[in-house]
Amino acid sequence: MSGHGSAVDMLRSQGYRMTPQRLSVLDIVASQQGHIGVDEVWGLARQQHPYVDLATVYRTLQLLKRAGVVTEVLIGNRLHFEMIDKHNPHQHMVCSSCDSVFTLSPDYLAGFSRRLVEEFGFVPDLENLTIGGTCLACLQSEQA
Amino acid sequence: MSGHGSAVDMLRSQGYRMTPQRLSVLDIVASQQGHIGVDEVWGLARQQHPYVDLATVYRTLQLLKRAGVVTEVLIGNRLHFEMIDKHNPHQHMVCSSCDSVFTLSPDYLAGFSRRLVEEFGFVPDLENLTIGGTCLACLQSEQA
DNA sequence: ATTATTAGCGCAAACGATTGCAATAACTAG
DNA sequence: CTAGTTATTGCAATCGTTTGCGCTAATAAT
Repeated sequence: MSGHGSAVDMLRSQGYRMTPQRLSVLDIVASQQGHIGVDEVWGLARQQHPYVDLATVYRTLQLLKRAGVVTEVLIGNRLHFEMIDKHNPHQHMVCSSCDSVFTLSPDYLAGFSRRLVEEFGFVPDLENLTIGGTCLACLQSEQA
Repeated sequence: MSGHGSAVDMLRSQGYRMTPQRLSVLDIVASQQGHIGVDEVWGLARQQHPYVDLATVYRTLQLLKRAGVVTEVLIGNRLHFEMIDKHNPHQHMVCSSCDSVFTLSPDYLAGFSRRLVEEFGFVPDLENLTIGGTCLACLQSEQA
């Protein structure tokens, strides 16, 4: 266990059944210190159980996202997931050229977010926001 | 033609062959006054040609995106495309609950973008940035 | 015009991800 | 502890999108 017991309790109190498959997926994502791809989650989950279906992994990850336990990051054409740490919130920047991921302090978008709420009543999902673009290294190797 | 002749010239000068299929797709997106889904582009393209393959529509739309002629907006689980109008640049906000799309003045993110470039050398692709979240109407009907 | 080059096409298969469904297992109440 | 209920699972089919591959047709040179 990696200190995510509170998430288990929270999910259970919301009526979710904590099956071995779900506990396994949660444990795998929580034991990672960063984002992890679905394939990798599946691979690790299969080591713990005779069989876990890929669909169950996907369903569980979406469930955890909906419950606010993990964030989703699209890297290339693959979904990755990461535990939400209230003590270290951040956004992600992904380079569309090399798929590098950079984290960004929420300070950068706090004002922007507030304006959207105040002026439009639109509450942005910053937790799952990914900013696409091109990183420094790729920009430099590009201008050849 | 809808005043996108310059795009055709630009693409041709970049070595792209302007086939009837491509001209058709470009014409369809350009004649729209907003974003249009891939299915709809395909449907309209098939009216103009005996047969246009869906893969060709996808390939052409990605080509136009790469060339900076159109922007991509993910609405629900479907890609939509929209002509880039230099005189009316904007970002998109999409409500993940009802799939409504709102446009946003680039003023809101200009400072943020500048900071990313200055501090990280990361150039965000604001043209294709979509801000997910929940709109006012959905927030209100949610708190029932 | 004719030809040579090669980018783009239709087609079909594959991709990552989601969903419908019958069987199963986690919870609840007694 | 047992029985009942229903959420979750494995499975398979399907979703929207992308890709590999020969054939075709758009361009450039003659």
